[in-house]
Order: sequence, then C-alpha cells, then structure tokens
Amino acid sequence: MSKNKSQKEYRLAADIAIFTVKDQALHILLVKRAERDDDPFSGMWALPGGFHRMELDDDIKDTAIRVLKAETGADAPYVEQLYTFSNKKRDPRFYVTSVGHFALMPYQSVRLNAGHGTTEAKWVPVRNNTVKRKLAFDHNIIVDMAIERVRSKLQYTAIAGHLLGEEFTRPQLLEVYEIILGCKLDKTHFNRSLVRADVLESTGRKEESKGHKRAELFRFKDGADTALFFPRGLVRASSKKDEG
Amino acid sequence: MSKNKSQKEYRLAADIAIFTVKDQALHILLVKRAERDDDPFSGMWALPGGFHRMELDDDIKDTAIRVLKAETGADAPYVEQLYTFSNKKRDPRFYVTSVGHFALMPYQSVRLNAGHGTTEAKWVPVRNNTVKRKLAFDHNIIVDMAIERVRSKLQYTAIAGHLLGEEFTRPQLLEVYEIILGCKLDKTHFNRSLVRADVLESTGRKEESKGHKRAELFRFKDGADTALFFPRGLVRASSKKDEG
DNA sequence: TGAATAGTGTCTTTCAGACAATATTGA
DNA sequence: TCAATATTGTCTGAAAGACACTATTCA
Repeated sequence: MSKNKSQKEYRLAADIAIFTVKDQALHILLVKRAERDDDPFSGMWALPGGFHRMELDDDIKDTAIRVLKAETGADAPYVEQLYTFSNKKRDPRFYVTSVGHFALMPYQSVRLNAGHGTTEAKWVPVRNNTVKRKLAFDHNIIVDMAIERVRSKLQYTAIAGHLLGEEFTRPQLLEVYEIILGCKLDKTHFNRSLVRADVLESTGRKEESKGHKRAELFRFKDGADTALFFPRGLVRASSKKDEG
Repeated sequence: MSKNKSQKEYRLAADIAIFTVKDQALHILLVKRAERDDDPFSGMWALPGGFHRMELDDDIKDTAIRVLKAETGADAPYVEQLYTFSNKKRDPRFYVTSVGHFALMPYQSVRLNAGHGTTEAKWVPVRNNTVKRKLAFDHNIIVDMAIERVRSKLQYTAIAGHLLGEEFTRPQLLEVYEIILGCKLDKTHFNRSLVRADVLESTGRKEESKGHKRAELFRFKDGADTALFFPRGLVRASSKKDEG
C-alpha cells in the first residue's frame, strides 16, 4: 500500500435535479453558490447538492433526500439515482464522486430555502430540453441527462403523476405529458392506455372547476407509478410461445 | 469542520458484471477471492472489481475497463454504468462506494485470467434470471440488477449484437435474443424490425455453414447499437401533431 | 341555451404475431 | 433430389392515431 502524500482524498457527494411543472412548463430547481474566494464556482448557479455525511446518511440516496428536504421543505414523492460522475478535474481539493439523482415534485408542496453554502434557490424553466445558463461543475451534463431520463421514462411509465399531487385527473396528467414531451397527445388513446395499463384507481370524487364538466380524480394504484404504461414491444405479455 | 477520528475514509471502487453467451445460455464472469484472514469474504465468489486508482483512472468507468481487460485479456465492445451502491456496512475498513457496471463480450474474444487478489475466474450460467451462488458483498443484488438491465435494454435496442463478434447474421442475433429473453421470437417480425429500425448494414458476405442456405453477415451501423430498435410507444417519430 | 371541457364511439392505418411459400446450400 | 435453414409473402387481430359525437357544468 504505497500511499502518496500528493494524492487527493476521496469524497462522496450527491447532486439532485429536482423537477416540477408550473406555468405550463417543466422547471428545475437551481441554487446560487455563495461568494467565496477559494471556490472556483463562487456565485454560480448549480444543482442542489452536498457531501455525504456518515453520521446522517447510510446510502448516498439518503444524502440526496436530505438535501432535497432542506431546499424544498418537503419530501419528494419520487427520487431516482441517475448516473455517477467521477473525475479528478471536478474539484481542486478532493477527488469527488458525485452521484446524480433526479426527483419529481408537485409545485404546491414546495417552499424554497437557500441551503447550506448557497444564497438563493429558484425554479428555472426547461427550454428545448436543456437549461440555457452555464452551471457550476459538470452540472449542465447532469441536467441534460436528467431531462432526457425523465422524458424517456415518461414513454413507458406513469411517473409524471408525481409532478401533480396525490390525486389528479386524467386531463391534468395528459397536460403534464404534453408539456414534458413537447407535443400534443390524443386524449382517447391516452385514456385507453391508462385503462389498459390498469395503473389508476378512482377516488370517486371529481375536481372543482368552472363552467364545464368536472373530471374524475384518480390516484396511483400501489406501485403502479413505475409499472409499464405502454407495454407494447418485443415481448408481449400475451405471448403464447414461451419456452420451458 | 469537526473531523471525527473514528470516521472511516472514503474509497471508490468499480464492480463489473461481464456477460457472454456460450452453450446456448447467458453466462456471467465470476472470480474467486483469495483466502485471507482479514477478508470477511475470503474465498467467496464475487464479481470482478477493484478500487479506483488516481494515477491510472480518470473516470470510474476507466477502472471498470481496466479490471475487465485484466480479467479477460480483451476490450469489451460495450460497457455501461449500471448503478452506484454505497453503504457503510459494505466494508469494515472503509466507506466504499461501488459503481456497478455491466459489459457484453463475444465469448471467443476472451482469455480468462485470475486478477489481482483472486485465484480463479470462470463463466457461470445465468438461470432463471439470477445466479444461484451466494456472492461476496452485495454482489447478488448487482448481478440481478445487471441481468434485469440487459434483458430490459434488449427490448428496445440491439445491443445484444455485442455478444457476437463484429459481424453476425440475423439468425445468430435472433438466437441471442431468444436465449436472453427466454422465449421464442418470430423471425419474420424480428427481421422486419431490424430493417425498419435501420440499425444493420450488410457486409455483402455470407456466413460459412453446412448443408443449408447461408445467412448474410451484417454489422452495426455507426451508433446504431443503442438506437431504438422497437420504437413503438407513446410518441412516434411520424407524429404530425408537434407543438411550436 | 351556449361555451367549455370531460369522456366515449368508431374508423383507418400500422404493425405484431402466426404461418406459408420460396430460395439456397451440401450431401 | 432431399434435408436443413434463410428469407420473403400474406393474413389476422390488436392497438395507435385521428376525429366526431355525447355528457356535464356554469353563466
């Protein structure tokens, strides 16, 4: 074990791309880093994130959840690990491994706080599947990857429901899909797919609304948020040619 | 910054689930750990893996590729990051973050070597989408996740071609799909899907074979191995209802 | 009653899945 | 010619996609 004095120490961190939908657009939460002389990204916008703390976090996902709670004052209904970034150029002091996550939250549930080492937190709209601003570290890459992952998961799961509250109507869910995918979808097919996938259960109640028919309120069946939504593909559930 | 003496140091490691197809079955490469008194998993079978080394590896993927090369004597045509496991119970000495990877290799390209700290390396068949043996660390979880990821990616990409050589026939590719998915697939539909997805280009040559029509040899078009293979889903490329 | 939106009916096109027919090779 | 496998043709049913129709609500 030749331990070189010049070697950096390893550190573990979590970054998290927190998404919500407001004003008819997908938004992502960014924080402004405090002004500090020894920080190469001083004053820049970045994803919320923080170092792993052994006394608080078992898994690195716990770090992401802890940071998210600190920034938003709420628990995210959906957090998923995205990709792990490790690179000696990331930080001058340590060899930092950053585990990127993404989360989906209903806009109403959030009360923004600037977290530790940051001076401001705000929702920034996602346009053309990216964020214009130049961010600290390699956060632009994480953001782009997170957006891509969310859009891709939408194609085959119903996770977008987590951007709404516990209960939501099918037209609301459809609108979220249209916003994120950036195209109009057919409500007939959308509703039929939801029925066939059997992911929603009715609350029996209807939304409040003005001047038109009220939509029925639904919630996810247990575990159905990640179930296959549009299961068409190579292997069909109905396939009769199974081997032994 | 209160630095507790009792805190472990952080370490970064890569583990890699290396798959191949031989004898009509999916196989995974396992290594036997050396017998050592201070190793809680002494003598157990495990995934190939190793610690990140700052002087050799920039990204953690470099660690995975380095380990893979040492074990197999070859470069894998396909390596992908899978999931990152971090847990204080993983190792008594350090807080180890292990970045799990998976790789696909043609069987013929591999010459197995027992790597550093291991006494044996061998291919073990995957049965019922898992590996029976009890493995060191949390490697059974990594293995199951890797198998699941490979099967799932097969549904919408053509990456299974990397289990064959540079050039392969469509019947060979079909067989790999049938082996991994565990069911018979229709060759008509399979071929038509390959054509529609436009992922293969002909070499103009045919395979050698005995007593029957020879199949045409294909290779991937550039980047087509990860292109969408069965693109049917919510949003079609042909959709004409795009928004502004 | 009319505007607005929810929800359903139905038609067409596409494609998965099944199977048949033809093509090529070596014995 | 025959066995074996590759490759292509064709039919059927299910689902995608488009659009029209009915239902409900409030002004």
